[in-house]
Amino acid sequence: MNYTSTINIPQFREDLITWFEKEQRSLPWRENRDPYRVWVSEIMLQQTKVDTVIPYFKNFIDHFPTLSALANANEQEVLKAWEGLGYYSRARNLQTAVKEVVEQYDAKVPDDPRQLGDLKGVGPYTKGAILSIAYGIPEPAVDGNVMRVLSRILRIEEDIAKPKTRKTFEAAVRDLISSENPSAFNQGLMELGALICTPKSPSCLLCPVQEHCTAFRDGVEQSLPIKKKKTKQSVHTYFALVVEDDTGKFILEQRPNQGLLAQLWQFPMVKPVEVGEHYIAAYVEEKFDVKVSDMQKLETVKHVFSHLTWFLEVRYIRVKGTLHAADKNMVLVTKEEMTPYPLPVSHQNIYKQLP
DNA sequence: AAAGCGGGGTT
DNA sequence: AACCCAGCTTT
Repeated sequence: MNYTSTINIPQFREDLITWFEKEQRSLPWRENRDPYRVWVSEIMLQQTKVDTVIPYFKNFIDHFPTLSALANANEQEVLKAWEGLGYYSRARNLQTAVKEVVEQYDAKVPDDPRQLGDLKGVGPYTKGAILSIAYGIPEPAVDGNVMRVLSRILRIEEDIAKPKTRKTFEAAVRDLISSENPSAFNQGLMELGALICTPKSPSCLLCPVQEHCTAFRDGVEQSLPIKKKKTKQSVHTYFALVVEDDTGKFILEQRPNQGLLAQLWQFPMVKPVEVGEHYIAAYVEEKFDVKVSDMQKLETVKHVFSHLTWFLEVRYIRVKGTLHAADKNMVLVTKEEMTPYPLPVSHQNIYKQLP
């Protein structure tokens, strides 16, 4: 006995695929089945809405139209194309993996599940998505949408926050998937989750597979999927120092190459516990060997991440003399020269306040 | 198994 | 304010 033993599998496949072929949205990564384009789109779509991804995908493909173009690009340029999209390790991992494909697999995206899954940034979902969509191979591609849709259709009440639960859904997809059209089947499940079987108030009356849905039959679709709540997030306050000298140069610093916002650039940040409000000027004078001529408050920037919140108390500081890079991760640039530097959204919001 | 990792939208 | 999202990597 398993979750899929109670539904009419051939009918379910047909209903889902027929609906998908008719109702699917027209999206830039659906223009063809180029494995590279499928790959880029799937990485961008991780934890990210379709509407957000569309302009980034177009711009990215314009800049890096092929595997080789991306492999040969410099990392700064790649991060700049990812600026504002979030989860920046996706971009660095993608380029790492693309270089590997060019070198090890003669610039052809592998269709072998093990080779594909070993690439940096390609996990179980992305592997299955590329195999099924680009190569027509019947592999499961289980994401949040698929877990929501199938938890309702099959009334699976396991906690989808647990890593182990994904395997339950992969087993169900292996039972259900169409070997004739695995691409439309997998995309159909996801499209259904995006358009009909939504997290809140699903449109069950419009659902093409309503007659197969156990949760709808039992009237429990609103309480699925089961997901235990996450831990609360912490709050961090910093001073963000916008330091400008007489020649119109500002200090930017690059974040470490690991951790939050790795390798992105920012206005220097210091903890208030380390540098009290009254000591900001003295700190800047000592750190950069200059004299502060003026300091004013700009608007505090609040930025909410998935797991923590920043409050950036912004100080605009004019100094006499010429700034120099106090550390080797710092650069001196004019406002115009900041353009090539990838900034996180919080610091873009500081940039917008510059005089 | 749990935690870290962005940002935007919905309710 | 809480919850959601076309997840993966590191610990």
